[in-house]
Amino acid sequence: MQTHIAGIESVRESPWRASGAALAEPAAKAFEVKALEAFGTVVLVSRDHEVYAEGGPADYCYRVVAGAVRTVKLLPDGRRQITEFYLPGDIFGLDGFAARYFAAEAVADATLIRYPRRRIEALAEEDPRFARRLRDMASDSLRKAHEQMLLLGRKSAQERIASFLVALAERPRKGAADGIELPMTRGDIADHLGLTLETVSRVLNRLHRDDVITLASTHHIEVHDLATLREMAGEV
Amino acid sequence: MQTHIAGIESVRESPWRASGAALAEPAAKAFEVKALEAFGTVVLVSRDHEVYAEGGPADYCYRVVAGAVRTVKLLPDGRRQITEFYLPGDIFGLDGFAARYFAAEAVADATLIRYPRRRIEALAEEDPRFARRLRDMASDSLRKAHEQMLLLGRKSAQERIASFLVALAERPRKGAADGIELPMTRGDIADHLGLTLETVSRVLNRLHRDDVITLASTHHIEVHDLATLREMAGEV
DNA sequence: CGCGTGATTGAGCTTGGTCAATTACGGTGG
DNA sequence: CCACCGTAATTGACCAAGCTCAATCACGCG
Repeated sequence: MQTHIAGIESVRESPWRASGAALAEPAAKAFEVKALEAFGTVVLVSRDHEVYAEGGPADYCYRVVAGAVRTVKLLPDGRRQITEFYLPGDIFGLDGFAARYFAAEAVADATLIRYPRRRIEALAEEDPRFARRLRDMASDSLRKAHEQMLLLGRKSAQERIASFLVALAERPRKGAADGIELPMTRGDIADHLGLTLETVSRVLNRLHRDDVITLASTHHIEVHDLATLREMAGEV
Repeated sequence: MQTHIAGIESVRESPWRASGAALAEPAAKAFEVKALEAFGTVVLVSRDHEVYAEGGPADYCYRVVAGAVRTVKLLPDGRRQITEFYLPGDIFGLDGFAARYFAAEAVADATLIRYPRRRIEALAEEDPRFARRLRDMASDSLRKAHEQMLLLGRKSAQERIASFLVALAERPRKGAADGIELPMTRGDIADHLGLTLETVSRVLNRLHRDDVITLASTHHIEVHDLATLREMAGEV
């Protein structure tokens, strides 16, 4: 298997071709357009390396094939907010026309397809359905952002963790029904939910003790009682 | 002068026409297209009444002419997050295609221009510059949302207040250089910054005591030391 | 001038953060 | 296959920022 070397590495044997339904998650549907796929390039990014930097040029957008990506905003003293995680099937990097508003980094070794924004813009101009799809995606990012603001501004630690787990559990996945993969560390989760890693650990273990979830291994959780978890999330 | 009656009241003597540069704020420029202006309708919404409800149809978008608007997300037990404030010149309501992701309410008696989304879509399809403008606005909403997530997830109470005041002070305004109007209550500010109204009050009064600002009246603040305020905001 | 809403101020309290040990996991090499 | 090692996770004891509850205070409007 190909190893992930430091930083970004473009694989030259592109264009890349979709290998069947396994990779075709709903959010990615819009990108299964022949005209665009021809311009997709496979990119490998190793864990904790940048896909792009805050303030850099916004020339490409990406689709996650494998691994996971986080978008990050930093304060000068190092405090960090992870604004979003992107898992296989997700598209990111469509935001920010002139320059990137935030950095994107690989949470775990990631395989991405990179598309030139120019091509996307061009395609959007000639295909209104595709343009519409793009706007829907932008709209959905904004919905998630507002949801997250509610979480960060008004929910308790337990409600935040529960909301996070419910969101993950509700993602369409290929594998087992109640098994969730957590490719990120406790620290990443903390920086996404506005908590400390100790609090994340404590709440997860409390949920385990209360038989709502099982901590099968550090990066694998099983949800026993999704209904209870939903209640705990505070949205009723 | 026309009084604001309960709820939304459409004024029939539209189409409305821009009354010169006073109302032409930067963000609104894209909407100064003759083809669109012809479809603008003046709408008056009185304080604390809804412009539109969460989950409702997303048929219109709006430009604020006077007053102020907040977008609101609620938890079932009444906890509230104000995701954004819209002041004169701002556009809102472009988000959410099928249904509204959040409610919009008047913070103070508001005068709005309402545009049918259908017309906007149509215009975007025939004028790529306008379409681009729309995407820029969407992009900017997302930038603000991520900025707010950083604030809510990682900043202290004082940093939140300072950030909020700096953002207001940096808005292009017509009036005095260092005078800021706060059309919203302390409770509104609290629900925007993820604090309680008591904390907002305490921090504002501390900033006053420390001579960084002057609380001229409840809804009017003067910024003496914008540099200090920027430092306090934590972004350096 | 009086009244009601919104703002201020104060006194405790709670949640989640901080600091500090362990403990466990996962990847590597023998 | 197993021992080892560095990183990540867990757990505990204590602490503090900001919340809650409660009592004035004051502004704006009739």
